Amino acid sequence: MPSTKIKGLISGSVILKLTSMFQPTNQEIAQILRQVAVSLKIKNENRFRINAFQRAADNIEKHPVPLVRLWQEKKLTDIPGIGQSIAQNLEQIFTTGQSQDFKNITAAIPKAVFALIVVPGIGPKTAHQLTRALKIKSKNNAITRLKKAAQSGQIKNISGFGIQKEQQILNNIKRWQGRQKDSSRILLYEADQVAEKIIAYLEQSEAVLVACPLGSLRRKTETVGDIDIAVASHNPKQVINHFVNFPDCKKVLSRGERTSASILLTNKKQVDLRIVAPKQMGSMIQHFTGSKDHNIALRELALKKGFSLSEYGIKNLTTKRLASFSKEKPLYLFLGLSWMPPEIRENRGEVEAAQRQFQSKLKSLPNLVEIKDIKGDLHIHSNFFMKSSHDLGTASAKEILSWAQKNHYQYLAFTEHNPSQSGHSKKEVINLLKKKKKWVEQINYSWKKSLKKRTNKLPFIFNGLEIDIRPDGSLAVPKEAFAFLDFAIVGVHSQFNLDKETMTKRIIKGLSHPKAKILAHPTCRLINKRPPIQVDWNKIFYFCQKNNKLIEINAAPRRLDLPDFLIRQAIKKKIKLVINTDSHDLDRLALMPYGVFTARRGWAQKDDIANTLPLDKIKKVLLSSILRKT
DNA sequence: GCCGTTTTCGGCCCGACTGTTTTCAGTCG
Repeated sequence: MPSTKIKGLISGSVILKLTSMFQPTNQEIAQILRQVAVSLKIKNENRFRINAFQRAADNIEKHPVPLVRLWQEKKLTDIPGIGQSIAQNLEQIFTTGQSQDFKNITAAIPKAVFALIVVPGIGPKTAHQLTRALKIKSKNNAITRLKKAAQSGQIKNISGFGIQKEQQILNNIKRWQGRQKDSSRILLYEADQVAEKIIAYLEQSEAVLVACPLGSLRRKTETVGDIDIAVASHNPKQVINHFVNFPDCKKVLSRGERTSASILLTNKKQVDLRIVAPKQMGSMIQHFTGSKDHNIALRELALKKGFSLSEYGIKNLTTKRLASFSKEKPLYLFLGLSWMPPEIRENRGEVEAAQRQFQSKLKSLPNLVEIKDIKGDLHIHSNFFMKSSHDLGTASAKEILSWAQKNHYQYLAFTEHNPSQSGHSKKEVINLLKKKKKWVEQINYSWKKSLKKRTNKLPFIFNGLEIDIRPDGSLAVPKEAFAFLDFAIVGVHSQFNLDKETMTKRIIKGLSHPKAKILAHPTCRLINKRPPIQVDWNKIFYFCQKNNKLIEINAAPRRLDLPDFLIRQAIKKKIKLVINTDSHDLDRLALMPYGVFTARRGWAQKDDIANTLPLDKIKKVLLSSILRKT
């Protein structure tokens, strides 16, 4: 469950006055609001007022649309937690670069406070006391100075501090500095790999009855902070002993007797273990799965019904009796809610939908798409030899077919990158694609034979191509070459920084070719590496809906593109999506579930995803331009 | 400061751990 701590992601780098042309990012605005919250906390202000700033900061930070745009559209107060007052101050920031109210609130607080607060265990009051006692004013060297003060024994003599606190501060600074060297959040896929290994290890212990992931790992968010694991057991001590002996454990960070332990792995990732009696497992995994906002919504609902919800169960506020839940579903039912999958627990309407469904028995929650619904993969790079514009695949057609057959796919598309422009003449490109067409036809001939035999049915192969959309919107193959393709999957592969209008026109023009059926990795983002391109999604969605174009959910762990929030918007506009792996080798074919997780987080149902269709129907979708001609 | 199926006032999510001020504030998830 994400932290509710007041400091959030304050880095100290944004101190009220913004330099970026009054167009601060959502994260920068969130930092300003957190600095306001920290200042109010130090001044012992009303805690609900402090929470209000904190909540606004959290919601702003995770809001997918830049706040500047919402301000221009006069929709700032659409964000939960932004009321008239905060909206007015934000308006001042957008127009003049700073807010007078916020400046007044933070004026008396040394800037060093905002720098120190990033260290675990140092909150607003501790930071304020330290900066005053040690006379640390500047934010630039605040942590270095604090570290030196701790090392030289100056902290233990400050009133309210002691030798243990001094040691704790020193340890936490060192740990924080260590973590800064790595990216703090890892890709979901990487976290899954670690979690699977640990769960398999935990299950070797007879004391472990059930082990499962928690938090963002269970909700399948695109990146994961710490890895949280839940265990049901009658013998927590034995479980903890087993856990801290995990072979990849570098250091035991903490170990309790009954409920929890934390370890640091050799790869510097932290794993937190929580243990509970089987009869309370349902409450515990519900609580620690989160999200924080989902849980708050649930607790508020519980309060209205006269109950108090916690990780231990649901307490009747009149009788004080605690009801325990070994499973999640009865817990939700107790609150008058239908159970919902973890992927949608973000307080984005799922609680209300679950309530409606429970009360009316009518379907309000989505029937999320599942991996078993997927009938094929329409974006695969084989090792068919072409000097292509980007990476070639490494797996042979035979290897890919064999994998797909084992996994009960009905169809595949080989979509190598288009032949490079510089490396070939127009005629050579056409000849290459002719050759590829023949190659695919030969494979499909054996598919037909296998149909006749009705044994070990092979998947049908579509002859596709992944084609660059050039900056001017043209497609990077000669127009005569399209005759040798079943369909094209088109995408941006260069010049990612065009302005929004140009980029939108570029993509729509690229998609306009009758054989361009799928928009590949639409935002072009690489998680933690490359930001998304600027596009007017409303226009793209409108175009795709009118012209029956499919939008890809690319399952590559660093892409997960379309992202979940855009999937939700696309579905509302009746866009059909397609989940592909974009595999360049055999192993990556197995990453389809990550596309499915992302689709589920965007509330996608089976009908929203084109590659849940059986072969005869997907043929109609992909080959429609051919069918129309014949 | 925000918010409303108790709507313009009066509420606002829950519990554990830590260390020191030894009864509870501060911090965290």
